Amino acid sequence: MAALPSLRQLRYLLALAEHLNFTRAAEASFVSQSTLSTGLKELEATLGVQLVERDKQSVALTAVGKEVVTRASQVLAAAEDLSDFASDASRPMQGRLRLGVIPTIAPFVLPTVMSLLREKFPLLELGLREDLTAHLLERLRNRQLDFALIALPYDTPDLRVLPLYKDRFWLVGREKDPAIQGRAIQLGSEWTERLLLLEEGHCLRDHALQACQATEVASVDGIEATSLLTLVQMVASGMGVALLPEMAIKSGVLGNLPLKSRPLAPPAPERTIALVTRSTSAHMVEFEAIAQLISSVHRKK
Amino acid sequence: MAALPSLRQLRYLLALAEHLNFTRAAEASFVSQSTLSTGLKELEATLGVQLVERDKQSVALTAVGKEVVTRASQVLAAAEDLSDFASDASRPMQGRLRLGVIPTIAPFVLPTVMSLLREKFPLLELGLREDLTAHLLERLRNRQLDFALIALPYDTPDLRVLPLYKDRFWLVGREKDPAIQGRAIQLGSEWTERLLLLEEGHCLRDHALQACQATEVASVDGIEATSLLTLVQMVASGMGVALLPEMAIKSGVLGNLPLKSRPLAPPAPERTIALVTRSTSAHMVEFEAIAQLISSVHRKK
DNA sequence: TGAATCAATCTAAAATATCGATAACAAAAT
DNA sequence: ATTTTGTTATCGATATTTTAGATTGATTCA
Repeated sequence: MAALPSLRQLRYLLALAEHLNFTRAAEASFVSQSTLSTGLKELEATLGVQLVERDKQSVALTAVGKEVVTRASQVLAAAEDLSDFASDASRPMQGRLRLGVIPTIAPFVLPTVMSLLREKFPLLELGLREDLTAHLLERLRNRQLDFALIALPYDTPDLRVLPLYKDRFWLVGREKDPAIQGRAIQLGSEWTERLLLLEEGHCLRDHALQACQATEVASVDGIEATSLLTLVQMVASGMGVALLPEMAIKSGVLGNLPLKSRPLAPPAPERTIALVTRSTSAHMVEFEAIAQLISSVHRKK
Repeated sequence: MAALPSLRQLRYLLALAEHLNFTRAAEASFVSQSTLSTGLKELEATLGVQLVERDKQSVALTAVGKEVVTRASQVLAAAEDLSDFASDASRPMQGRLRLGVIPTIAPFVLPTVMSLLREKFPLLELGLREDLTAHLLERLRNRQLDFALIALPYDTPDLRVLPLYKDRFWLVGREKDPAIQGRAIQLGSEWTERLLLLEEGHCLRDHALQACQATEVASVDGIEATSLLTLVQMVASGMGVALLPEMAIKSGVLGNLPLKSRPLAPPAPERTIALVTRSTSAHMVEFEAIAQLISSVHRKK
């Protein structure tokens, strides 16, 4: 069998793939250019394939090289996770962890959860990041985040997903809006046509569309909200109705505006709140503990 | 950040985990005992955790050590897949690959598929193994197999599963058996009670039970068949009826015995034939090609 | 007590990685 | 044309890491 490449060589390859320039890749790896150059040559020799095209001026990866790059980053991530796991193992629930949360969950869940976490695990320092699901998951894969709190359904290949609980959608409109009367709202064109949405990229937008069994909605004047708060304001000013997650309404996002909210008739559309991490994450203990805590906060409400 | 362990050190750890003896682990790794000993000490130093208990006479892994072992084998498997991929990339559809097939598929699919494969890819050498699903999947994970042809539903976490086609179950009984008359058979106690099964371990057994919405069947005198052929013989000798996959019947497994087979009424119970591999496998090109070929053979029949 | 087994350690050697300097080459600037 | 700039490959010297073999020390077993 062919000899294995060394992790160092794989790192050189990743650096080169990023910079596409031997000199700068070497700087980024804190070695000399000659070191990186020979290291890469050695890697190609052990693998028996050309990974880099250095023909003309520019450096480019071959097709095989690109695949090897993705595989190399997986190998390195797993190795780093192993190392992190080991150094974490002796003292769990300590140290710095980075949690990402999507904007349509963060304001309703984080306040309680964070203070409880600080109380239960005082040695745990949680860095927070609020961003769209796609960005969070990318950072998760890059090891720039440890966990992410997102809403399903969402395509999450090769990540560890732990569903926590369901969050139903409620219809929100002005108090006198005829669409909002009655105990449980039926799907119907009299309000789905006036549905206001968050701007592109928010998973809440897609979930709301899915709930209406539509892929597109004639947006009022093409205006879309950039946050749940703006969305509520738009409803209040009579531009239409909106589907809001139950957790937002229960948290009083409607304030004392002249708005009314009603649950939808079964099958009530819903999203599933879930905690996600890399499947090789070093922090499974913390992952389970935080998931546990978020679930328990929800049950108590 | 802590330094990464080297792949060599991780291999030493795996060898030690297997042999639980430094001397023998060193032999298996083709290095001296001192090398393995210092290598392991170095690994513990870089990880900052004790992995091995050498207190008394015996060697044992710590709890952390065990987890590190599983992670290490994942890292190494990914690295080996990377290396295999690279050496395979320049010349796909060549060389030695190992395919596992379950006994209730092999005799009906392999003859045609193998001869076609030999014809289309003469440089591909396929080693075969016939075994129960559980054993095949274990070997897949150990890298002792490259692909496995199995029947779903089956729990296959962290494997790449490519469903190929459905295979319906037919009821087989003696020609004059009242249960076997009529065009499409209904589920009913008059024959589910006399259902003959393969012995424990065969997925076909579980699928048949599932089809009858039962978890157990009063087996006739506790006798169970060890292969489809014995199962057919048992039916022929009047011990009961059996559910056989369509592919077996179409292949003439009933021979010229005085037996009759009938499809079941919708929703007809079925299994799904699928090709499986490690998700990091180096042989995705071959995987797709073989899957393609097996599917096309089925369509032509 | 003495032999046997086993892991740790020490030392010298072999193998490997690294660096700095330089070569070789192409493009851009003069 | 010639020089300058920016690039990667290569060479030789040095530093680091890995390894094997011999030895030690501890433990078990007869």
